[in-house]
Amino acid sequence: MTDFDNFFKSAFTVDNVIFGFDEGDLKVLLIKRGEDPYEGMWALPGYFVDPQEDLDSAAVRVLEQLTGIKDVFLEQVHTFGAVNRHPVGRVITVAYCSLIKISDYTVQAASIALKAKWHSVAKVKNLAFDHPEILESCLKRLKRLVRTRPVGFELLPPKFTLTELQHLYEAILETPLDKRNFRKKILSMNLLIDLNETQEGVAHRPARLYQFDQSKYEEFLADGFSFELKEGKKKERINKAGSSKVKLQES
Amino acid sequence: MTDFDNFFKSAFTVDNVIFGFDEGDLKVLLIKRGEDPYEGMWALPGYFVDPQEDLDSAAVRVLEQLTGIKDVFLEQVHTFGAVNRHPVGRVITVAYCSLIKISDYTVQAASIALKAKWHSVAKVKNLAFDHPEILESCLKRLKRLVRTRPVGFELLPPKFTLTELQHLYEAILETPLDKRNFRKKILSMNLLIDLNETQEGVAHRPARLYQFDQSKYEEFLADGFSFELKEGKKKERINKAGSSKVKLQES
DNA sequence: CCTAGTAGTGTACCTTTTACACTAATATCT
DNA sequence: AGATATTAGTGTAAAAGGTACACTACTAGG
Repeated sequence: MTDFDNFFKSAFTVDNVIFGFDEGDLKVLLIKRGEDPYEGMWALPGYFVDPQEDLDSAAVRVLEQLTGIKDVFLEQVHTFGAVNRHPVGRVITVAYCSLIKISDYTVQAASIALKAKWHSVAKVKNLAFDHPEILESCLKRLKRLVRTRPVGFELLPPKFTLTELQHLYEAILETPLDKRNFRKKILSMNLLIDLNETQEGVAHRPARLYQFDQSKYEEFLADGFSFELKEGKKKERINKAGSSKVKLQES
Repeated sequence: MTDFDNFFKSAFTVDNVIFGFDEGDLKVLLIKRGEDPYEGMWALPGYFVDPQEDLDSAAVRVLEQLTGIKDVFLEQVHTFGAVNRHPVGRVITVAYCSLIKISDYTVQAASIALKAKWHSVAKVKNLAFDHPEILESCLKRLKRLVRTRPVGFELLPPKFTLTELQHLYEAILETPLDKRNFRKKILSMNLLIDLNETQEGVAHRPARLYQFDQSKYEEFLADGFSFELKEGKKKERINKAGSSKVKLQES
């Protein structure tokens, strides 16, 4: 048997791509680095995984220390381990994607949290390390997620209008959707509870408010259900200037 | 700045779930362990990642040492890092899924390769480590893959019949498919080249042979194409006895 | 009461999916 | 040579789902 000591010299981290939605825009929570390497640059929140800590727990911890939020959508996406991705040594990182309601977010006391700021995903650039690649992979995952599972609701406040929901989908998928078809499809899934309330304080016809029906969703899941949304064919896709900001990577 | 030495004491491995298809059955290549821990048990092929080696390279290396095959479908699936998953220390593993043509496989000289054997996926049980969970996650990925990308061809010999292709899909998806609808759908994708040849030496009407059209596929990809297959609704799903062999895990 | 601005709604057309059963071609056996 | 066994190969009608599209309804504010 060979000597394995050689192999026990690496470290691993979790990096968390925390998505939010605000002002019609998909956002990501970034940290301004206060130390080398990459001092002064924006980076994804992440930290070393403790020797006595599972990967998922570490991701939950990073999220909570930063936002005070637990129990939200959080999913492992991909692991990045290029030899020289970290200047300090061999560090591989497991990327997680989480979805939170920005309204639930409160700045935490932890020093790290003081340096956090929401950024429009479309405008992000020059992240530290290989974080552009990581962000891109999570964005790609998010696009798939919203088409196959009703996770969009995780990003909205508990009560929302159909137009808000549509804008969320349009922002994530970077494509316009037909209003009538979108509503027909969403409502036909029976995953929304009509609250019989309307918006207040808007200078136009107020929209009805809806709530996501978690229990209905769980019924569907048990049944082998697949949530799917297709975009319009006729209208052209939105192609934001900033969409080439990061390289594409493996699916 | 804290002292990070503490964190540089873990190791990581790649484990490779190598799928093949033979005799109408989905197979996976396993290694009989010749040493502790888990001596005598079957395990997924895998090894420590060298300090100077990228993750993907390590997966390619493991595959090649074992099968002599390079340049096949290989994709990272998920990373497993439970604290006590490995008795020797903190070892996290990155799981890869690869698809090969069993006909291309030749036993390699490497001592590890001599202990390798193909197993019917449906009958696998009692794998070492957390490999049951890893296998299950790759199987789940494979099911999604064959529905969204024409990767099924990776598992068949260069020339195949439509019936063979259908059986492959049925084995992976564990559902019967309608012959006429399957053919209609597959042929309408224009991804097959009709070789104008037929089977020989079969005691029944010989089937036409087809070949996968790689260049057509690349055209489609560039165009934002999505390959999709749906199962029949009426006929019941196949429910193999062994299908509960391993726990389900996160997508 | 007029204006501005978003909410909300129905229908016709087209495409895709589904269900379903018989004939065709070959090897083998007698 | 003919019968048998076995898999290959084929079309259609009905249903479901997706797509395109334009007007009225409601509210606040001037």
